[in-house]
Amino acid sequence: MSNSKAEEDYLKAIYKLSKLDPNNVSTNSIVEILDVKPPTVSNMLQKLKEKNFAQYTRYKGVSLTKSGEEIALKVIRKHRLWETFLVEKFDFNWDEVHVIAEQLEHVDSPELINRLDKFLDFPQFDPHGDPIPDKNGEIKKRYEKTLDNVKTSEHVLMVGVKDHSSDFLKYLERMNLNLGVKIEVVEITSYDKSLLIRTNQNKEITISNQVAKNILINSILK
Amino acid sequence: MSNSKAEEDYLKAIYKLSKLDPNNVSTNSIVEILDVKPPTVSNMLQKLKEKNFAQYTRYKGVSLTKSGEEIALKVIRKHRLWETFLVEKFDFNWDEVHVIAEQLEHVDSPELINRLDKFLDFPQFDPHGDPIPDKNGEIKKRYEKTLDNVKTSEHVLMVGVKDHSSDFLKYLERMNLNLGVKIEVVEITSYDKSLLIRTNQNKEITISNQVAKNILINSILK
DNA sequence: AATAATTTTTAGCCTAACCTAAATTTATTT
DNA sequence: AAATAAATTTAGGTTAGGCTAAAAATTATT
Repeated sequence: MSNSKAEEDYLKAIYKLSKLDPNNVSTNSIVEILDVKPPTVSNMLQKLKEKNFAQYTRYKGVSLTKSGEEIALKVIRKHRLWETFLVEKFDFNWDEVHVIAEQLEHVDSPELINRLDKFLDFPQFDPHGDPIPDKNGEIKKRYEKTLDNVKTSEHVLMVGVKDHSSDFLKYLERMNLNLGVKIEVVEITSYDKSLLIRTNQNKEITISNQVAKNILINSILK
Repeated sequence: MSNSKAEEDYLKAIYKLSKLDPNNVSTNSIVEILDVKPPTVSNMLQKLKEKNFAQYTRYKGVSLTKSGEEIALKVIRKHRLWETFLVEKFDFNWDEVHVIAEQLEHVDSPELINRLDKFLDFPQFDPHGDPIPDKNGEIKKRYEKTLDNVKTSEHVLMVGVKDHSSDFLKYLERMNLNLGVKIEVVEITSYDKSLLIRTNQNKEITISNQVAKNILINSILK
């Protein structure tokens, strides 16, 4: 039997929280992600435990079992493939696809996903730079450095975002900060840690430290 | 608010039954389509009535209101567009797409459907020859003649199927009977009304009356 | 170390969408 | 026109996945 939308949402949430802090996936942290009340989460955690998708002892937090993680990775794979599809084939903007992919990710048809993967020519990253798990659930580990950790005069490449909110993505779009853009950090304001940067379109712009914290970058070998 | 999967399934079922016989959509006929028990249907019909999606008086059958029909047509539009997409872009066979489209049809995003429609270049018919309702719910009325009503030596064009079961579709595929094939009725066996037909690939084959009844055709002007 | 605050769980309720068993209405035979 | 059969509805129950209010456990503060 296949899993319910609710189950899949919980497994995905636990997976993502585990990546941030493996030993501290609390009931409340799930509450915030899924926008439900604490008793609802407690309840579901019991069920996930019974189904052997999670390890869980009351008051002590939760973690995924191998089979729970497998399901989570399948859902994430579907989500990211659909997002890629929507941007590349249907010309959606990168801030519009999340909501739609949240629905498409629950469609259950392994063959559909194989064909989708092939249709997109087996993409490695989605429109936000997040790695797409392959058919076996293998997921590329990224070098996770953010723009706020770059020193003056360093040159880097924008490869992803941490904040996936529509507001943030729209802001980046307006600023012409898209994946693949080369960035040179010209100056860091000591007062508020805001950054003056120059992009490869030769534009100089100032961004807050808050924004820099949410931009994932790779160093460029010069 | 958007409608539940269950509601959409009932509205679609009632819509399809209405096309067969507008004054006789009974509880039991819905039972057969949706594979649920009679009390479940009775119950849902009450709810659809309360929501003004259906007209319904107990023991007397059901019909859709304008708004119920609108929803049904939207779901059918989505279903048929996704089927077209799966066959044309993902190379699925026409007998494989129904099950997947049953899930995709419930994804709620008008803009997604607009883009899908455009991506497919605004198709008028799905892979089984069924007409696709347009954005406004307008649906082409087809000339609904079946192959069992054709006289000897008449030439016709195969334009659709009535039976959408995987078994039937696979059978047609094996026989090379696809949409667009030209058919000449060579002989009709008086004993069992089976048909000897010649296709435009110059193949002569015999098909049962049962099969002929499920093949939709257009006359060809000679 | 005791108290207060926070987090989490338990207890008990709700709704959607299913079910079975029994009652009712309609349709069909005799 | 009764009697029987078939279709449909009502009554009452179940499960998944939510909720609120209250209790219990953990963590933080004095």
